[in-house]
Amino acid sequence: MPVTIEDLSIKLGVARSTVSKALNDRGDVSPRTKERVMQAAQELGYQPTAAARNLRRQRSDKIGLVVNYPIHQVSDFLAELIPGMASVAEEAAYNLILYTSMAGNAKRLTSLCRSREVDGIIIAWPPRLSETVALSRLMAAERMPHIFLPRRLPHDEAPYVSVDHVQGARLLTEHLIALGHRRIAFERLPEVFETDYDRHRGYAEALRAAGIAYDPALVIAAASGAEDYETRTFNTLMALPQPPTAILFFTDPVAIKVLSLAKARGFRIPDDLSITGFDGILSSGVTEPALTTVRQPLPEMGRLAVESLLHLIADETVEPQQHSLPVELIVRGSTGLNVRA
Amino acid sequence: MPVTIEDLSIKLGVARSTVSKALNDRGDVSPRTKERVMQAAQELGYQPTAAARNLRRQRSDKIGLVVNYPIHQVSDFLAELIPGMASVAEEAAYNLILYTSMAGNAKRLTSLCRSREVDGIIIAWPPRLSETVALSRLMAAERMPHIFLPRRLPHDEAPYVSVDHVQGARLLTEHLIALGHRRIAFERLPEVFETDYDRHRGYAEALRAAGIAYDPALVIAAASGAEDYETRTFNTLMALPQPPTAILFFTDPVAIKVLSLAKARGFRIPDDLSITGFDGILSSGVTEPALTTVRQPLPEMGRLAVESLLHLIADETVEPQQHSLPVELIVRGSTGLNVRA
DNA sequence: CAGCGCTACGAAATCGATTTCGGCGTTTGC
DNA sequence: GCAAACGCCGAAATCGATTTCGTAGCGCTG
Repeated sequence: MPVTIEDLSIKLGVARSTVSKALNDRGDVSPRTKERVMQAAQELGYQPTAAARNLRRQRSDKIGLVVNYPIHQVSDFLAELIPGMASVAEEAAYNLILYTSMAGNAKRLTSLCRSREVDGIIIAWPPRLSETVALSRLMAAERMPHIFLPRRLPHDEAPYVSVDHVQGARLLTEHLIALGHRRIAFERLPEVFETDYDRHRGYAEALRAAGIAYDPALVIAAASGAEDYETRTFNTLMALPQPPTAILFFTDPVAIKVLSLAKARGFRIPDDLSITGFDGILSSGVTEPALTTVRQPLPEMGRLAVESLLHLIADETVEPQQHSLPVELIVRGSTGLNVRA
Repeated sequence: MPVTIEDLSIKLGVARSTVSKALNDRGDVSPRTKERVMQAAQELGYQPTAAARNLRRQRSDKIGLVVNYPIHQVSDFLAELIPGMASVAEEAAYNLILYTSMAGNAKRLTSLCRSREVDGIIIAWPPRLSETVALSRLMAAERMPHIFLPRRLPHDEAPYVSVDHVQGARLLTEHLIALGHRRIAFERLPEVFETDYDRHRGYAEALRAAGIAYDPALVIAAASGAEDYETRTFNTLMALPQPPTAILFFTDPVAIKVLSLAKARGFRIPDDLSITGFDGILSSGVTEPALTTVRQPLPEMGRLAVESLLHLIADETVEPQQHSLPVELIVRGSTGLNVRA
């Protein structure tokens, strides 16, 4: 029903190929003919059919955003990532296709690659390291440009955009040390992610630089799935013979929950306990007191991921794209002088 | 390079058509042949090329989400809308394509329709009423199924998913009246949206039902673009000869800003002033005190929008899809008894 | 005037799938 | 035992664009 290139060619009495060449500014077409074609296309409201174009050109001008995590658990991040991605993509005349519900397993990714419905793939929250490297190999074998986000990958070839988690944890720890804290608890992930490794390193290095002994009792594993695990974490730490005077939580939402929990238990924040988060989500700014945290530059990360991916799409020989962006320490009311020092 | 249906047909010594029919369970294929085809497809890792399939079948199995608003201003909402949409779409084997940066003007929408790269369109935050109706007509002329979100449209044909804003404003107002408030300020949008009209009606009806006179001085227009307009709004209201004892703000973010502003000025919330928001974003739950607000069921709205759109795609004769969902009053600490009564 | 080069265009192949239609061989019905 | 019906498969058309390649027509040169 819609206008095709053939309709145009008939109306003008020229060949389909001529019309196509005129519209795409390719091949030999006289200025006069080109003008006529343009005119007719305008009049009839011609718009090329995407599928036909994609089939012939072997590209789709779309990039896939594969969200490999329960989406409602990362929607806060997506909300800030997507605008950055969308704006860069839009500018390059690309669109974003969303793939959710754990679309990151090998089988589904292979299908996605082979169907060629996207020209490149951004994998958000890839699985643990070994699997991620396998996925990267798989996609490389399918010659599908791809980039991981927001996790650093020590593997040489796998391209990623992440932030400097070492620096983030170090900044927070140094901040607390400067406030006089010596017993600083640190929440870490039980799973093997470079993110966790890096943050732990930043924490440990800051302690060492300040001559503070590393106490394993203060390092506690997050059980992020478990029911009400924030309460248990808090209880465990505060029941120690020498409880911490400050706690570094792995993410803002957890820190926020513990913040309100602690207040409900009668703790004064930050006088009795300093608390920090990580990520810098919007909610962290409106708690009472507001949360000291480290901001991940999510919009920039989104932009950079798409930019890098576009490079990979345009040029297969481009060097591997591996970026760790700096983070920003945001000091707010949830941290204060250690009055028990 | 990837495996095509022809590769399969050669390997098996059958016609391409037979392979296609076997894979799609269509037409006459003997069980034995079908089995062989399936087997070979498995082995070679065959995956149909999306573009070829779309071209022939004249459908893309994708739906477009057109965000017709500066995306960073609505990312909070998107974060909750998208998961609902994605899950329903996924289940029906559809994918979501994101179109941003004000993709909702007539020209770009027409292109999108004619390119047939999506089977249906969800327009989020459509423009003002008259333009929206025009857009709806335009898309109907292109036979493109579509649905608007999250705004009610009084036009018979235009399908939408929204919430009952009348009820939302009424619930908030009644809640405040029950707490003894008589001077209740109301923030409204200067632009002509049904959303605003409905909320204002809910507010006015609640007042009337309680026998409270409607005071135009208490109804103030939001200047949502302006710099620091929250401060001006607040100043204006509190400078009245008889200032309000409660304020209904149009959105949570504004209410949250005013909340912290008021506290900074020495107001005790809710004793000196009750404040409510609208929408129920995540941040509204962590302020001190937490915000009384009305929750829009965003995930449900997202789900419903996609479901309705799928109906429209499947069956052109289905009745127009117009849904207004109920909202939920969330009473929290930012509202309290009117102690000045 | 033969031959060359250049411009502008068209015919046809191509991308990779689906669908229609016709035909062959076998089974069924009477 | 013969015709009608059926099961199974393949050839070819089709979706709508892009791209390659060939050639007609023209002007120019030697």
